[in-house]
Amino acid sequence: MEPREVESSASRPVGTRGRFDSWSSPMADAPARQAAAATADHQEPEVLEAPERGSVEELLDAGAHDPLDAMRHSTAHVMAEAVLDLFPAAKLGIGPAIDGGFYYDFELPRALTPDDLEAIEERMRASVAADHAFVRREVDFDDARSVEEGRGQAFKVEILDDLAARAKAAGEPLPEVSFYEHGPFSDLCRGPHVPSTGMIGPFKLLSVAGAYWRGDEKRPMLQRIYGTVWSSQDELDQFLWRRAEAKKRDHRRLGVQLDLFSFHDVAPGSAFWHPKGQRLWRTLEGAMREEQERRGYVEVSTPILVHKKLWEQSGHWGLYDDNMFRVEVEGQTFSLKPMNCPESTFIYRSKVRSYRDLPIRYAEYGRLHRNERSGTLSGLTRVRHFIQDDAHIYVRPDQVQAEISELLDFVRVVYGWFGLTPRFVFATKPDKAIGDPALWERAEAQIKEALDASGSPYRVKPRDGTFYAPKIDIYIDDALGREWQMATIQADLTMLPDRFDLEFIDEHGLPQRPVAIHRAIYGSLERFIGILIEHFAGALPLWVAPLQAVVIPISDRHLEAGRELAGILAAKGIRVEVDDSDNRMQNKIRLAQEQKVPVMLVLGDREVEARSATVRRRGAARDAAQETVAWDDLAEQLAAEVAARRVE
RNA sequence: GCCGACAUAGCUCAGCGGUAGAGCAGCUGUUUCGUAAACAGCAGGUCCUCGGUUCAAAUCCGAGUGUCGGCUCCA
Repeated sequence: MEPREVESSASRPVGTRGRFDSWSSPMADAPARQAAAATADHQEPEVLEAPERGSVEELLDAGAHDPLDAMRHSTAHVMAEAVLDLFPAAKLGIGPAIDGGFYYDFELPRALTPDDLEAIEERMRASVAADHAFVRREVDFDDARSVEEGRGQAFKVEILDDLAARAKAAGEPLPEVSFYEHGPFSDLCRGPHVPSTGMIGPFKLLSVAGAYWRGDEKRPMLQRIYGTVWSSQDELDQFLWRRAEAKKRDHRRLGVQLDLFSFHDVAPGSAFWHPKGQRLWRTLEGAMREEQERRGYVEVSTPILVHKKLWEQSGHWGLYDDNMFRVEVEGQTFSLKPMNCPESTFIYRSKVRSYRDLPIRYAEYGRLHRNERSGTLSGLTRVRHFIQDDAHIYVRPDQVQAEISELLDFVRVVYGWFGLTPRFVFATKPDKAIGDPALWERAEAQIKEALDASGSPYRVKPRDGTFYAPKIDIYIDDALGREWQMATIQADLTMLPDRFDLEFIDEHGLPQRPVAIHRAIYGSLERFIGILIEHFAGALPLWVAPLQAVVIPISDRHLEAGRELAGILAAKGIRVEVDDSDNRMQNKIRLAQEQKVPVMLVLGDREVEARSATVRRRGAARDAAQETVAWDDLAEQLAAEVAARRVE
């Protein structure tokens, strides 16, 4: 069912709002990206295996896989040196390199302030200036343990103990470990490092944040300092510029500026859609409805408030009941639906289905509510109320592969409307899976066949499927190179079919189980819109722009002609307004530009005389050549551009 | 949910124990203008909420709510 708005990356980025920034995102993503590139010419998909969170492997992996990473990791050491210098009681966690920079986790006697970061940076500079050599020392395991114990570094001791426990379990001798020392600082570390602190490039500390020790919310919360470091000032500047750029594109900021939506504390995590935002919404929804009708879908609508027994039957209650909004009614427990899927089965089962009826494709734009923990909410990308372009497709087992192939094509077409290229990730059976393993194998095989047949490169994420189905997740890279998870396609042979006892009658008159394919292509419309806004920096393509054209009369005597022109455009379906304020033309242009209106139509004496308008495109250079077009031609041209869903 | 920060006019922000400020937006009037800001005037606030300290609180303290940066979670 419903795919959720899941963020692409597991760990924290150094970048602005972090998540999704490939350029500033967790190192775990970098190999993945390369893998994606590598598979472009080959059939064998790259398998993405990340070390388990909080595992010894993860703790020991400092991320130093190339020279730049080694420098980043070395900078983390220098930072730890500075912190230890300022706070001798500091307990060190781990300090790996990540994409774009590094972090180090500390347990400190008090919370750090921005002033502290400056002081830490100061000392780091001194250490870099001193150009201390990094010296590796191989140490006998027991010696290492007593050294760290003597230093009172409990977290380091814990890492060593885990290492020992693992060696013992494997029947191996205690491993030899290494320390890296530079100047006064020494840290248990596998390396590698740069030869000396003087080789560290320009760096900057970015932020402090809480982080659980070993990623476990039951363990102590440490203070994590994020920093960035590059080989040259130029690269550092570029990184900081990109962060600033991302901030400017922030959909929460643009949403207010463009008057699309707002948030209010009476409904945390739920957007209030303003007229322009709703128009944008309806445009996307309309395009999807058009396309899905072409592809044989029918639309359904099911209740929002449903009895909890439905979720007990589907298996969600035990896993996600804390995340559902409950409503007590006459002693019975109901919940606001967090997904559409189980309810579509009631429509499926409302009559006997023949093998000839399948596939049956039920689309549903249902309002969903999920009680996300308060700290996780974030603009439109993580909300409590959202609507998906959801669908549940019931097919015969022999139709699965063809239907998935059709969906891959559907996804490519839809993302093409925005100039985006989807990337596919195949997520297989997770540990908490329900249902018959044989069914899982069959579903996975069919997905794999469809992916292989699609000709698109894809990656595999083992054990990342949902509890009831293997799936294909679709990712895109936006204009700033950030990665976002978007659509999802799930082949469910178990949950809906078995738990809701679905059947169709085959050609021999025997009842059979259908397969349920869950899919959403935009995903949550809320989230999709947020990502679109950031990708286009608010300058949405003509066909999606809530306001497509503004008519700008130069003076009041051109107003009447302006209204006539607007009428002609509106008759062709163009979303157009006339700026009838008494601002000067210059200011009207500026305001339209600020509102990111794609087309400005200037009307003065010359134009009115000729029943034409001078066209100024959003973002046009100040000295751009100007084209004057007759009203009727203009209406034709713009309508054609909209119909073609052209992306600038 | 956890750690930390923040919350002042519609928006962006200043003020940080002693009568609440600016720019933009809004309103009124003047202006009718050729490609990114015409001019003048007026109006606009439970300084997030509740409680405390104080002669006096936007300002200091506590609790709550929301938002932001992360962590965890994400059907």
